[in-house]
Amino acid sequence: MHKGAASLARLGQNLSPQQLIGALVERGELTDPGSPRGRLLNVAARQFEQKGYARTTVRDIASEVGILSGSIFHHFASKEQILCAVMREVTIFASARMRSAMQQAESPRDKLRACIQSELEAIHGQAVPGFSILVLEWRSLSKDSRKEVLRLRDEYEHIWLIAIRAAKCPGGDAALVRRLLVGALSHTYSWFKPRGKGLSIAELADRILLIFAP
Amino acid sequence: MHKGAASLARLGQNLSPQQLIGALVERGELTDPGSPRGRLLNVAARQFEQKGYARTTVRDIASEVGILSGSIFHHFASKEQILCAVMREVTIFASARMRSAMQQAESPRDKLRACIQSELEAIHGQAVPGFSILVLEWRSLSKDSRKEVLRLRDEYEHIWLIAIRAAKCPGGDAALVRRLLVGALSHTYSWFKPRGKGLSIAELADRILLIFAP
Amino acid sequence: MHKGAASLARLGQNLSPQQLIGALVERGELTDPGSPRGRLLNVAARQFEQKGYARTTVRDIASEVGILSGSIFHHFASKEQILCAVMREVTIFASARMRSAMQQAESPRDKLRACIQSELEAIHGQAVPGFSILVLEWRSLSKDSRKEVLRLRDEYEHIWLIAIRAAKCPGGDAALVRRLLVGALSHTYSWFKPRGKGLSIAELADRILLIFAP
Amino acid sequence: MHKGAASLARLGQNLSPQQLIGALVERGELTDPGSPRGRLLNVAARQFEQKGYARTTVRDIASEVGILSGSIFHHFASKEQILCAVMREVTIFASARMRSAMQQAESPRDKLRACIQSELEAIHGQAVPGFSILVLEWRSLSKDSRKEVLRLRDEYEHIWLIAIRAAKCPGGDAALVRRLLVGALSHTYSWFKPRGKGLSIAELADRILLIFAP
DNA sequence: CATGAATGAGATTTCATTCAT
DNA sequence: AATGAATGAAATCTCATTCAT
Repeated sequence: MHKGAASLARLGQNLSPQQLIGALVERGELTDPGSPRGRLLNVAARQFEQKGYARTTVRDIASEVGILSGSIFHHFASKEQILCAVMREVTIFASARMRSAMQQAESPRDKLRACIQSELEAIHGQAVPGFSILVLEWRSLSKDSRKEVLRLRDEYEHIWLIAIRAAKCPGGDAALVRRLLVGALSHTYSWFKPRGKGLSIAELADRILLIFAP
Repeated sequence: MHKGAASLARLGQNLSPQQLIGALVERGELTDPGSPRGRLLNVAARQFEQKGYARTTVRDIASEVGILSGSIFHHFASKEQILCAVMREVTIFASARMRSAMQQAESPRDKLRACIQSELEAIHGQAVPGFSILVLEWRSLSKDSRKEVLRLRDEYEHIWLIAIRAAKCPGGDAALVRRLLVGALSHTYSWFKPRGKGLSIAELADRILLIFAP
Repeated sequence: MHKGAASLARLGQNLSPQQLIGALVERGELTDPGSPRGRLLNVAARQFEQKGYARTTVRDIASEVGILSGSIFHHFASKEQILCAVMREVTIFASARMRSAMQQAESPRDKLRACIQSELEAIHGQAVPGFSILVLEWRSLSKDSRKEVLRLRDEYEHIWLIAIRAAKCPGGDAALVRRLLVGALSHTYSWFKPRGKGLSIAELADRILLIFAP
Repeated sequence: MHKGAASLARLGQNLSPQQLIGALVERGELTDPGSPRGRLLNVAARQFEQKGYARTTVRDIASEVGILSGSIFHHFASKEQILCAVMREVTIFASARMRSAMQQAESPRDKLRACIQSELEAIHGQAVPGFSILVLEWRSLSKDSRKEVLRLRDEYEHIWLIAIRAAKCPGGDAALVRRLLVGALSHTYSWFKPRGKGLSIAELADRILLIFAP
């Protein structure tokens, strides 16, 4: 996995989000968004993010995908497995994206900016929505599933900690800074709309960087 | 209401949380925590915070209060109305608490620290539990209820914006700073435990202040 | 009871609806509409007629009367007893009214007209609403209550049959004619509004007479 | 729809009730009584008629159909939707039946007799039970559902008005005559039993015709 | 794989009724 | 007589999940 990650990093260096997803699909780490399972995951992710896991019924998901609710269980053993799969894929995608983005950045400060922007893109992106599920719906996950996702997540958080330390953020404690950032960034889902006359994601990332690493 | 708020502020300057609640109850702004309705709201708030609104059943609440589930509907027309009432009361209490805390602080920086600490105390405190619900369960609220709570919330957010502007945080945009703080602070609910060998709430507030207003 | 009925007939000959009610109250046959119990019955009757017995809650009734639902049970042992009482009083009032009206009429035809008009007034009147409950909510009554109301009703129906026979309605069978009239008249509740530019109750009675006794 | 109605009339001229239902099912206007949904509607109609809508529970219906109560909501969103569907189907069937009956009659008087008999058969018949529900349970329907059923009912009432006018009933006003007939006929449900030594439906229709069109 | 029907456990809600004060 | 709180049985409804076709 480490080896895989490294080679992907090289691979991902100049890829668009779509191309990155393509590469990850090829490696069997992400589900093809064009496949029935992939469409299902995308629809589920969007609805979980919009309405929350508990308020989303498998019928809702099925009907948007264009199948009947019973058919979902040919793809997933349970509703919770859908949530778990969404979280896994979101984590994998966000990890790959962030690693690639960071490698293209040079200064420590730019690397941190890249992290922030990368996470914002995961939250607000269309490709594999949505990072905020990882925070908002964490309690909806069973213990076993949490462990599984946490294992994937560790690597991701590790990159962040390195970036924060390198950028010498005030406040000293990198773990604290990261925790504040997790909350702050995931909450952007409920007020920031990238499409519009307001800030772009890149601009928002800049502003946030200015605060956390002045 | 403005006049009322002002006089309460004077009144609240030296009050303990319990006394503050007492004063608000007297004014008819909060439900008496000793009344059946008040006990119900407190229990509901705690459970909504712990398990989430959807995973809390009215039976759970009723059984902790010591009544049968049907009896709840003597006090509230629906489960959602309980959530709405919880949010209303939490907002009112948090507003009063923060206003009082801010008035006791002197410098702009101390005022912002007071805001941060006050919100952290609301999130992690025991007096009127349920502050994090405002963020975590916002999507569980119907549109009409949201409007109602938002009206109360405006006043609370207004205090924040004034404090942020006065403290001259970098990043310039007070609204943006507040939004990041909302996410960052509410997320502390899931990782920060005030009882323990780690940071105290006051220390955490200091650290956060250091980041947002270095 | 026969003797009582006869003396009331004499008494009632020139009474307005209000006066008739007054006389019946005096004799202990009707509840005083000004008394708590009487107000309760009036409110219940109106609501049963408008929404139906099953869709009317004791809370609805209590709240219109201005008391709490529990207090209703100081006056009536059960909701069904309210319905039963309403039906009893409606029957008694309608009987007295019709007897009085018939005595003032002279020709058999006029007597039948008086019956029709009298029943229409019972259905649409404000004094003791509403006769249509007797038809529409018959199935909501327990067997015992039915017997009780039927006993009162017998006398009423007896007057009708005599009037129909005397008027020599075509169709021959007086019982059949009466049954058709029961349905036709009680159904007027759902389409006929006496207040308005349309027909008056007297005019409607005339039209109906024209059909059933041309 | 007008064209469709006309061709069905031709089609229906010699059909038995069962065949008429078959034809309507084919056209998608009625639910197949053999389908789960159709069985459900028939059971519901019978129970609503016998016990009234409010006193019929979805459990009652489900248990007679042979499924669990929860399964009902696979077919209908709410209990009220069942009532609405019953009323829709009853209206459609009764319309088709009456149109067909009227076309087989020749004189205006016979056509009116056919209408009366047809409605009596609908009320007392077994084919698609539930006609009396249209009157008895009208108040159990929500406003929106009422509108929907009223639209279908218009056509049915239109046929009646034409038949009444052509038969030159005394009383002049065809709408009034129809309204009296609605009440009179639907009320037969509670006293007329076609199976017995008494009148047959056809004889009852004759007697009623004699009264309304002497 | 998808469908359509059903399951079944459990959720919220309703509401007549009771009762201590 | 009224209040306010609670009861408790039963109702409607929800929804993830199963399964024969």
